[in-house]
Amino acid sequence: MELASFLNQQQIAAVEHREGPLLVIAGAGSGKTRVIQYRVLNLILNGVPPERILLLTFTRRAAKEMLARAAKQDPRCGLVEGGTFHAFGAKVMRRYAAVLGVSENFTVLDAGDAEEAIHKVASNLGFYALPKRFPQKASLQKILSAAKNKALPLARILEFDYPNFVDCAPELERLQGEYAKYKLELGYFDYDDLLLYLKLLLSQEPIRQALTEEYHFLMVDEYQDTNQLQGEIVELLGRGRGNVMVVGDDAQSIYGFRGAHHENILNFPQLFPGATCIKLEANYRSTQEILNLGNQVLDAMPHKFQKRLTSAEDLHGEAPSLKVFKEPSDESNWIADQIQELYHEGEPLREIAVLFRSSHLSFQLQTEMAKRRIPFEVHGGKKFSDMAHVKDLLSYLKLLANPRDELAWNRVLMLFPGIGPKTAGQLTQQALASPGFRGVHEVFLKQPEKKAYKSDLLFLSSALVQASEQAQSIADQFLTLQKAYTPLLEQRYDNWVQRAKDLDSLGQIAGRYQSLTQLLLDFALEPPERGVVEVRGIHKEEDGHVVLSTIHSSKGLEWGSLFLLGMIEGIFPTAYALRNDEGLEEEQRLFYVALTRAKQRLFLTYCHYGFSGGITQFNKPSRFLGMIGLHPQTEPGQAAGQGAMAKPNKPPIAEPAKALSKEEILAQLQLMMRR
DNA sequence: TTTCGACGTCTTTTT
DNA sequence: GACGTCGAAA
Repeated sequence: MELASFLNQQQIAAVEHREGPLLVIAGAGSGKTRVIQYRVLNLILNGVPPERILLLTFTRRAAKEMLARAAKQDPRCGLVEGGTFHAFGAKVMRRYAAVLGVSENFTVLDAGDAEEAIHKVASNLGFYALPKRFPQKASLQKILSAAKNKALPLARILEFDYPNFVDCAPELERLQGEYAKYKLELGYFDYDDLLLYLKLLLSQEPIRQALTEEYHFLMVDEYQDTNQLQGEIVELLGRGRGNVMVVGDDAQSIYGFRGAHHENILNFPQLFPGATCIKLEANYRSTQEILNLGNQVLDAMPHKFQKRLTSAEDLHGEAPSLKVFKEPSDESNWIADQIQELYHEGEPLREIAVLFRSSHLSFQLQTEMAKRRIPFEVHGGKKFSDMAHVKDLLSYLKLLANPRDELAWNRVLMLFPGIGPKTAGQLTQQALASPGFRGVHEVFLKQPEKKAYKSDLLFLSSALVQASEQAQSIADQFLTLQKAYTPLLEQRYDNWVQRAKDLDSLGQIAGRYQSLTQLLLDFALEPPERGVVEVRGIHKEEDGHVVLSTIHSSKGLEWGSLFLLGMIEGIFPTAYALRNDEGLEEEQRLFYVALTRAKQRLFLTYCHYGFSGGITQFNKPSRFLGMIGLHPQTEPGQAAGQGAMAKPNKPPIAEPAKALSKEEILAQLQLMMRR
């Protein structure tokens, strides 16, 4: 392999590093992904069996992409174990389930499930009947999770982030313990547990040794965004052999809210004495004009990072610009106009992205893009499985996988008219006490005849019996349950047609699985995103689609042309972050991440008027704009906003290939009306 | 015991 | 706009 033809000296040093700890500080756009990819390849070419390598990344997508690229040069790279800490935790827990005294088919709770579970425990403890105001279930989940991820006592979390609930500390302490007990009894594990129990297992010396014997080489990407617990896991896995490579950039730490501890990266040399440290500084991504903005943000960082971004190939291009609009609709229109213009100038759609601080900022733009038939995909924000009807059907599947899933029973039973929390709770207990779905069917048969929901219950139990007893593929089981759910769907939702389509997509995904447990695990650990929007009638498939993404979800990615919208004080930086210095510093790093995603063109926008709480407000420009010395361009007619119409002389990206049928029009309308 | 309507509150980022 | 709470009616 002739590395020197496409890697620089520092990159080669990292790629060729074999034994011993290695810290790679990789600035934005410095090719760290390539380094990881080639190091995997290099190790394998030098005789390391792929199954001895463990690559831990932030998202499964990141791991898969890196390994897929490496596999192009040597298919063995595809055999490397790669994924998130959480997925790895689940895998190890499954292997050592007996040690923990739980079933191998334990259930992983996603954030929403965890909220329900916490809510249930808190209700059982009577905390909602208390005279004082008690946090809502979502806050409870966040508080308990923060305590675990930041490895801090509850009181600290409350004092710091939830001062209004400080007086609930005793109840929360109690809740924390009861919730842990509840989960263990029922075989539930939330996200935090996957890390916590992984560490717990690794603290057993025989297990730790078995795992270090299995994985001789550990690589961790985005190390600046690992939390304390993850840092300890890395230490345990690396102890002994010490073949640990971590890669990260302290200036890009943006997950502090989740407990990310960017000191991890600074402390690495102490944790692994004798660590080699390599800095990748040359930037291969962006023009110097864009990097200059990034440098100004770096300069303004309170914790000085010894960094300067320099374009390695002396790339130059357009100066980044700021556009100001009157209203959000003008902002969306202008961005859509620009995207069309860029496309006609030859920029492929896949090289265009729009970033924003929070996902709701993109709703208007989504509508505009759909209207103009510009294909796009949304990253970040709500997940497919956050939709109520998807959760409902997933609960049916959970029952099938585990008939003792209390939360799933409760959710499913509550769907029937006439069944509220009380009845659902009683029926759940009876169902849990019955052997198998046939037993449940017996129980339902014994319900008093006068109850209107009796026939519904029997319909449900019959479907479950049918799905569980006949040797069926997952696709068939899914269909059986979907058929059982559909009457409820039509009853509960006016827009059930659209929702039914979501369930069909769920069925498509489910059909690809051999194991129900694996399906549910994947949905919990890496839920599919909601916003894949298909727009038909596109001429060139290979142009791909525009990406609309939260800044967080844009981590590690790059685009030729980048828009950053909503540069408004209180939105970016978000008002929540302004309570303390740490929060503001993280917003600033987030801004740095956003700017450095751009390769050639960068446009920032905001608008004067916004609405929140039904009131139209006058927005202040983000303080970050001043930080990079970017001032609005006042092109006449451009900035004032020209109303909702696209310029007539500009052809749409794709004319419909043929006249649309009524059904297609309705489908399009529904797509646009969905928000 | 459930359901429905009225009203108040909070509204970020993700595994 | 989603979610929770409260009171009243079914």
